[in-house]
Amino acid sequence: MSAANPTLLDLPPLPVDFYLQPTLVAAREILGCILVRRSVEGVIAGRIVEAEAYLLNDPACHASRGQTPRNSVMFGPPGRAYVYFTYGMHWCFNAVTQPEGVAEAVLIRALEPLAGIELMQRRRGVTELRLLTSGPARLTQALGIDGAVNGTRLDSETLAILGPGRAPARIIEAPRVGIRQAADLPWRFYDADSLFISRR
DNA sequence: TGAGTGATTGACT
DNA sequence: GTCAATCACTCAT
Repeated sequence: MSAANPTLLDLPPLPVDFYLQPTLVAAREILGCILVRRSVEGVIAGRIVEAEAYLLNDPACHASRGQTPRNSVMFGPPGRAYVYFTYGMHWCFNAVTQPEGVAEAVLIRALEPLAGIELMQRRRGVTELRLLTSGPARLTQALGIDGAVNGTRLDSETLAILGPGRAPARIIEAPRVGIRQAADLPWRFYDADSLFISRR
């Protein structure tokens, strides 16, 4: 992998229609798309290689017990960033799906670094590429994503998901990681050929 | 395998 | 209003 691939960064943001597909479809099809983060420090981009779906009536979904101040972004319009803080030290990044009032989302769990690698290394304090973005909290730290981004449109200048990307040749469906409720549902999707997924 | 960390929430006065 | 359990994780051991 060399420097940033300009053709990939020239892709348009995903249209709102993308986020109106069934969430399980969106979680699968978001693989291969490009997450771009622009800040005063520079541009960072990565190819999405791992995602999980969180659905309505899904006990593991933050919104399953109704709307609260924390999860209210999930109840809003599709194509927004839902960013939440967990375990006292980690931020996680989701893309909101479904029309306003239907609280579903896709958790982005891992990226393959494409651009801004030096900036990511500085933020993460590690140099090994595989450790930069192979985990939901790692990638938010590398991209400088925190609560300030919560609710941002995913076609904005500072934060966007571009596509359609090059779909992975092989996609694996597996149970989601790190949850207790509904832990058996195979709603995690990842690129079988990527070295950058968080867990195999 | 478990320690670290703090916002969030539901169950209580 | 207070309190304690919970939590979609990471890192060092």
